[in-house]
Amino acid sequence: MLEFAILGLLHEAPMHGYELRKRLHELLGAFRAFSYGTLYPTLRKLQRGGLIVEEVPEDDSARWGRRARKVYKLTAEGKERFAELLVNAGPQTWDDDSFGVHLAFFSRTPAEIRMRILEGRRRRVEERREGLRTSLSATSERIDRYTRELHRLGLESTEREVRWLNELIAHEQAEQRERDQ
Amino acid sequence: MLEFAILGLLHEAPMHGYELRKRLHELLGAFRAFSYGTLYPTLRKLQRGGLIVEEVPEDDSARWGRRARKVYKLTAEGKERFAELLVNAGPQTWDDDSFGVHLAFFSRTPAEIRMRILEGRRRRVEERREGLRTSLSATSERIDRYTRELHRLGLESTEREVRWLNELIAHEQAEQRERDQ
DNA sequence: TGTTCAGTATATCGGTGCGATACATCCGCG
DNA sequence: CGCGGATGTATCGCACCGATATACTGAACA
Repeated sequence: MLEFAILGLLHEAPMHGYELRKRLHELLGAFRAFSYGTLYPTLRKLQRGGLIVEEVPEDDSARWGRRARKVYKLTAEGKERFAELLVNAGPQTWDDDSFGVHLAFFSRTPAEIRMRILEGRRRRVEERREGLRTSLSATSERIDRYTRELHRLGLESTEREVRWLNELIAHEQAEQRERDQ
Repeated sequence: MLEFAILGLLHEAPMHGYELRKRLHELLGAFRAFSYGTLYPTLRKLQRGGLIVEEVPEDDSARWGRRARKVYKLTAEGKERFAELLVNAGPQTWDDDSFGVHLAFFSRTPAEIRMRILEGRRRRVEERREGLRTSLSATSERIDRYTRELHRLGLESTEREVRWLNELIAHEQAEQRERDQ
């Protein structure tokens, strides 16, 4: 997931770790965080795989004190890999974690794939909603007031997300019609 | 987190792994899942720590074919440990993951601690809300339509959660007043 | 001038939890 | 009789988090 996000962000411009993390936060706003404890090892892994290259700027202007400031740049293989991941819409794509990240790169995702992701996500959220509806209607004695409140909040939020997804899907369809006519 | 949940559930009755997982799902309804890949190793760990004991029933009625069906039971140390965890309301308690689990055991949590958790969670969600408000009002060109939609959904859901928390807090205060008078 | 503090920056480590997979049994339905 | 779906235990590799350590910069303030 983080691998995908890094590759996507480096399309904008070469960046160093700290910058990458800030952009990640901006982009995902509260949906996903990614700590340095994940970021730096992933950068290392990407580097080993030849998907990015590290450049320590030699000129003083780009340097920052005596401390090295490693700038990462996409390679051709990295761009290729990102393009693959972009159109790869499977069941894990509908997960809470992945969905937000994929959405953040939607403007670079083909319309057809966007639709698949949106509809898959909707199916997923609807399943969760039905589970919560069932648990709330079954007036079991095993479930106390607080748990019921928790489920109520969950139900509301899944309902809201389904509505939100419907709007996005409708918008996609309208755009599709425009392109067709 | 899972350790806390297992200890809490075993207060209801001794259970085996599969049962534990089902109850966990019922209780947390979509907020947290816990796979077997976590459950069984945690059970093992709890056992090593002397917080639970394993009992393989000898009589045929409780057996299940020739296959062992291990039933886990709380020890005195386990009960003690749960009581400690119950009143332990720190910053990690306000996290998405922990909050749901703590709420599920709220009826066994002292009123004072319930209040601390609810208020801490509210602070946490309000911070997130402010971050999203800022990002949405800053009409940056770096943020595309889809990302903005993602933030809009996030803002709506944090706003909703704050209202929900306010209701719970008001209810707690009303109960407190009743107890006092 | 000195100091202090928030922000910028890289890095590691232990621990939690997930997803896939394997394996075995039980029971109801056709 | 067989077969699928629920019940049940278990492991392995992987992703990620939170705490922590280290170090430099620039602006505020005394």
